[in-house]
Amino acid sequence: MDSKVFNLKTKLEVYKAMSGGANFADCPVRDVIQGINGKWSSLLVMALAEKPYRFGALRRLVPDISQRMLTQTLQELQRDGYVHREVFPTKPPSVEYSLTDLGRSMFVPLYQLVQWAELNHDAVREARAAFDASSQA
Amino acid sequence: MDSKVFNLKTKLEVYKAMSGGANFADCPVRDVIQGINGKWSSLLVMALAEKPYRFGALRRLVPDISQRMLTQTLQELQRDGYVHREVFPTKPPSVEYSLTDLGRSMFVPLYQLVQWAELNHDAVREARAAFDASSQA
DNA sequence: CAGGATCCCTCTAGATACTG
DNA sequence: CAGTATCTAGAGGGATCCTG
Repeated sequence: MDSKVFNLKTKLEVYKAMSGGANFADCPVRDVIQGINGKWSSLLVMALAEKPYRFGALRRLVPDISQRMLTQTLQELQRDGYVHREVFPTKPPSVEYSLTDLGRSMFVPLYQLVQWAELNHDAVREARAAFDASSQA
Repeated sequence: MDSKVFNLKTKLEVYKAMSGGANFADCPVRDVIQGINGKWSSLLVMALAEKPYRFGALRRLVPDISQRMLTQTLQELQRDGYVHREVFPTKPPSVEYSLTDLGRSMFVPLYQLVQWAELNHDAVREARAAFDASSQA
């Protein structure tokens, strides 16, 4: 491993940025991370990074999300400014979701993480298997 | 926003990588992401990226985590191969937690995301305020 | 010191049914 | 079509007590 990456900042500063220094629970960084941390949030952002989707299309794209969670997660993403919601006055009405500039900006580091996961999921699976094997002994 | 970043791959491929194609729920990428997704996981990885810590030191570093959640999250991180747990046979025993190579590797993209959050939390806060203001009208 | 075990509660998330 | 409303199971998470 290259260790230069850890010197981008003093490492304690890195942690303090995330812990919020004095007021931990109110740390803005943790606050923002939490918004992306949901079970479906990052998945929907990845989907919308491709192109705008309508509600029903998103449902079909993510078959194992419940309609409730889809609505809720999209609202949270919209509230945090990642997703734009546009209603078209058709009959019956159609609603299109798309990433905002902020959402596209957030997608960049998120995509890095997903790429990492794609490259390293074998290592993680092996680690789990090894851990489970040795812990039952 | 620079849109070149979205052409690293076909964007549908990006989503498919995360959705797992046919078998969505078993997608390895989603599986790995879930492991980092916990409320405390990323925070502890950030802390351990600075230097190894002992159990009690981590508790003091993250005052608002319960001892139960600290134990549990560290175990998960150890199981996934991000964290190494070393017991020193002192009296009373001391246990040191440190990042593995895999953990340090994962820290790289994670840190990118934290940096993004640090730079953009104002925009997120403003988006929330605007959303809340217009939704109560 | 570093946890394991237990109890309890909240809040999430899923299923189902209904509406503009 | 795109949601809201309601109910409920289960995970997340806190407090307390106990142990090697």
